[in-house]
Amino acid sequence: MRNKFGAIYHDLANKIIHHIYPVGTYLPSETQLAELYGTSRETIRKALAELLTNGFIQKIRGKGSVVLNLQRFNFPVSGITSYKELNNSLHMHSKTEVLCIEDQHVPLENFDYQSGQNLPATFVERLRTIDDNPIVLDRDYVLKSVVPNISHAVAADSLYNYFENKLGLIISYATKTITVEHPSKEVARLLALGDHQDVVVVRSQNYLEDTTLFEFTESIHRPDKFNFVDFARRQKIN
Amino acid sequence: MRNKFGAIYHDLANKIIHHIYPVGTYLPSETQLAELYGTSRETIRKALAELLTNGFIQKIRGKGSVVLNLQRFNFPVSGITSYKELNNSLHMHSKTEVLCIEDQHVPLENFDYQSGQNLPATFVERLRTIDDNPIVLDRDYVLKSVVPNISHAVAADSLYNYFENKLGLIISYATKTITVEHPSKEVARLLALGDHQDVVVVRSQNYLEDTTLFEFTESIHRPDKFNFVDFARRQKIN
DNA sequence: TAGTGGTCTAGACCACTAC
DNA sequence: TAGTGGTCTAGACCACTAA
Repeated sequence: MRNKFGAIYHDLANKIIHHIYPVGTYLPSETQLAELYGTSRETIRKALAELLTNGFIQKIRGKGSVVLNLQRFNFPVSGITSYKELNNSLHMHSKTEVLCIEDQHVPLENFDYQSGQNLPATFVERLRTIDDNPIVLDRDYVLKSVVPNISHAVAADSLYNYFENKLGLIISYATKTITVEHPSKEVARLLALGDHQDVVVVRSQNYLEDTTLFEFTESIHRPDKFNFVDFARRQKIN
Repeated sequence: MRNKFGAIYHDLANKIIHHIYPVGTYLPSETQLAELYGTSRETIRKALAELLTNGFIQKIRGKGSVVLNLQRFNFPVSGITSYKELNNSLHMHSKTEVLCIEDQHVPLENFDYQSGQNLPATFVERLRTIDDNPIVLDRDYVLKSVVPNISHAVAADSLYNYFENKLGLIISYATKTITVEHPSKEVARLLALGDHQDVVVVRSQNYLEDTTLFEFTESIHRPDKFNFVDFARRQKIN
């Protein structure tokens, strides 16, 4: 982390994770932290704001910042996260099988997306298994206009790692929807589903920092293996 | 909104919603906005940060803040939102039937919650229908330690409205999980489900500003009526 | 080069909490 | 009353984008 408040955020987050600041206790006050880190109070406040939105702390006026009891070590619904990262952070050992890489147009009707023209893309279909049990079928449509080619090796490893660390793409935001649907026979077979079992489909449109749309994603989950966890702050609707 | 940046946020958000700042165009620069609103740049930046996290704009270094094309007018997954509010903001006309209000202990095993003791609560069970089609079965366990009593009238209207505007509770954050499960016969009957149909269960633990746990919630959705939409910003996992 | 957003500072005043 | 977080200011320097 180059910027100060990022460094302070990570330092505090680590200290919370390792119980140096135990759950239920107060962090030092903002003025104290400013002195501790040799910085101004506003900079401390930016770090604390980050801890707040990520569920590490709760700020209470006139009192201080309490460390929360976060059991956030599951699948986050919010945030754009790739399977490889999830896998690493969850310390699960799993396999990815690449079923298909080929040129296709994005099936826009699936994504409820209005476009005057066809969007050429690389279609990547991958089956994720844990202990040989199929868990998720991932279908990615990566726009040719942004990423012309994708190799089998990259698909077997991590698309996001390739996009960010090799191509230097800066992935910024996404819109996601979660629905429950009847699977096709093909999908039911791949996920080893019984008759009458539905699947959970998470579809997303992913954008770069400069607002370029670069990828459509369809994640098809076995219903019994689907578990999303979210930390949410109260928001008023206007 | 009392604070300046909140007022500026709402003003800009409204102007974006009403296309005074059209999708794809740039907002005035931060320095210009500071002059426009007669405030400092940091205050403008707080308002813009809010617009950013809510998906109204994307900031691009060296260029400016672009207005995004948000189709966010669906069910948000993130954020704690009550049914009444959703209902109003979606302009749907629906009915809520109160099936049950009684004293119960929270079924902690359902919520994966560790506690040494039983938690006395008011159990409220409500069925939400649209055009006489059942959509959601909501089960609330409101802790007696925070809210001693709940009337039938309040349950038929809105618990959150009651909590926030009558009792002055400040609801702050929640942890949520989404799973797919087999319904009990009773639930299947209430939601008019066929055989073999699963339900989507959204469970949450809701907290007040002072970190007091005050409510457990179980929302049981018809799978075909379940559609959650989320706007997510890219987050690195450490 | 001029304009943009990103970061940071050192102060100020306020409302709230606790004693 | 002293300490806390919430807000706001008026500056500063930087990295990036575009012409």
